[in-house]
Amino acid sequence: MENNLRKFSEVDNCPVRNVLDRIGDKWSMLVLLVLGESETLRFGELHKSIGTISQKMLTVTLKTLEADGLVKRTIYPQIPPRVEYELTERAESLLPLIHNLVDWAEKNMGDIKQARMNYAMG
Amino acid sequence: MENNLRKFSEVDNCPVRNVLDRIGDKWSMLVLLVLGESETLRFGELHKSIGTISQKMLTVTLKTLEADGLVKRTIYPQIPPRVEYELTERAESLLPLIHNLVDWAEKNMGDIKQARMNYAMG
DNA sequence: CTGCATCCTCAACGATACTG
DNA sequence: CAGTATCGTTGAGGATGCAG
Repeated sequence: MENNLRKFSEVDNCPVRNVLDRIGDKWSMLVLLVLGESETLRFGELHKSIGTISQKMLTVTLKTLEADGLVKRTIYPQIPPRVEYELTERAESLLPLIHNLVDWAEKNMGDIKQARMNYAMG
Repeated sequence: MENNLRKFSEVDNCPVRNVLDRIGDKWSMLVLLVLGESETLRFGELHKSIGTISQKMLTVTLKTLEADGLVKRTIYPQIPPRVEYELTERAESLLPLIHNLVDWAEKNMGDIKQARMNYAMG
């Protein structure tokens, strides 16, 4: 067998890196899912809803998602300030795929945990 | 608004952590995709096909996938040794979802790169 | 050929304090 | 309320060498 193996992972031509570099971090998928459950959410509401995320990481994650055109940010010039976040159409098209992954995880989590225990036992 | 916000991310009850902890690392999705294109592959073939992965990370990734019951490992007691890897049924059920993500990435990558450039200028 | 052991680096992440 | 700035930690991942 010579070279019928398709080459993956070359940086500029890797669809997997493309996807994982954006939603494969610790919080992006979570933020997208939470935003997908409401029309709009304020920063503080997102923070409360996700719970364990730090303020810094929520800011960073939202900025990245905004830069990618997955989240729309609206500032209301009030005192105190009011900032609302919502998904863009691009994110709406991604959301079902994420939900599919979550559903798969929920269905298979029990078996996987069991498999891992058995594996640990050797 | 009080508490109609669904709480995510509590460690033991978080479908997103469940999924990301397994395929959200740097190489798992890639390995699953490559294995999905062949019946079985030897360690060296996987290594060549993925290209940029280090030997260590390929070993670690394969062990994790095996522990989760996503990859089946078969040793042929020869000298030199021959080890073959293939997807399990559980992994086959996950693979289409990953392909959907990759397709989405390929379709949207151009727009996202453009959005990010505009954002950087902004 | 297929690994395991070791060391090291770097970036993601968290904690804390401060600001308009 | 919604951030920014700074610092310290941690662990994923790479490089290298050795082994069955």
